[in-house]
Amino acid sequence: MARLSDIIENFIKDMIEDTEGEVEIQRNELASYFNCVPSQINYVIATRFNSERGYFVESKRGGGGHITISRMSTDKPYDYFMHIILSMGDEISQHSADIYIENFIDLNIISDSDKKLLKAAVNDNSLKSVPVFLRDRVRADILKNMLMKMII
Amino acid sequence: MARLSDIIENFIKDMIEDTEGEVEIQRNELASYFNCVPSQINYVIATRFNSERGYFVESKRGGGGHITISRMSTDKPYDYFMHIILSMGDEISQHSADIYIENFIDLNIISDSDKKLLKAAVNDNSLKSVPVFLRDRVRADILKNMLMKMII
DNA sequence: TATAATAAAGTCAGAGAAAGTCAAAGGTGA
DNA sequence: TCACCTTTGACTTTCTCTGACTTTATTATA
Repeated sequence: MARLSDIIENFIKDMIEDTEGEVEIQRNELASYFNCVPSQINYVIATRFNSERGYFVESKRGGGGHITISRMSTDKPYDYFMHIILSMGDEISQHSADIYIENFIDLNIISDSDKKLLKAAVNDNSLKSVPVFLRDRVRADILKNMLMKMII
Repeated sequence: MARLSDIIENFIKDMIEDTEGEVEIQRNELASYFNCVPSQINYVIATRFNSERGYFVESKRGGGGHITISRMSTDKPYDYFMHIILSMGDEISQHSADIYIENFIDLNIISDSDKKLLKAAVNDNSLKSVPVFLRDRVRADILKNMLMKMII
């Protein structure tokens, strides 16, 4: 039998479908619609609409607060990027980051201005305050995170 | 949805747009136009038209008092960027980085894909391996470094 | 010319509105 | 049975709105 979380998940997915990839919800409103506690909405979002599943979530608290869920596009570059990202190790040197980036340029899947930003973000100057033994790990995190966001 | 503060924000922004970068308002008059207490105007100004967002505010009390809001000039992106970069502290929270970035979008001086990359580079997910006490410093380094590279 | 009245804008703390967190309790399937 | 979901609710954080009180500038009056 379908759990409430599954029902809410499908409800949100239908909304996203109807609105071409992005939907804005009111947490409390949705919770009262489904007769559950508001935090269950957070649970559904955390488990079903996270970035591993190809969604991107933003929110705002306070009066007029809301939660916005958007789905990443699912055309070719998505699969390719995902493949590359998943194949990257947990640590990347500046040199090998540059190689990855140049490669994306060669393959025409990123623009020149993307390249500038990617390189700037992961060079040693950006990471000068990070202890050396951690640098390659942080560099990998940043690079992967940026690539992930490029495909949204 | 859009709260009164958002509506007032847009109203003022439209005025600034119409008058090429500077507008003079009467606090009480505006408040009565929007049917709110005068201090709400201060709230909107404090949260939406501060210098982090590229605005400059002056005012005068007493008879004939008024508030003048001016937008920093973006005619010369180089100067504008330099100004913002130099005004940034050595440590920047994720929230405040987002505000800077949103402002660049508002003022049309970065593209949407730049925004995505900037945000991705400096969010806490990218910096999850950096010890918390260092995070805001690293974030500032990355953001400044990326912005610097954008104007070269 | 002092002084009082009036006309602004500023400050700040508290109430209200919404989302976030987290750990404990409750189910479920292999 | 036991590990792994789900569900719940108390507590926290963030954002917005309000109103009483303060400060400053101008104008009218003695």
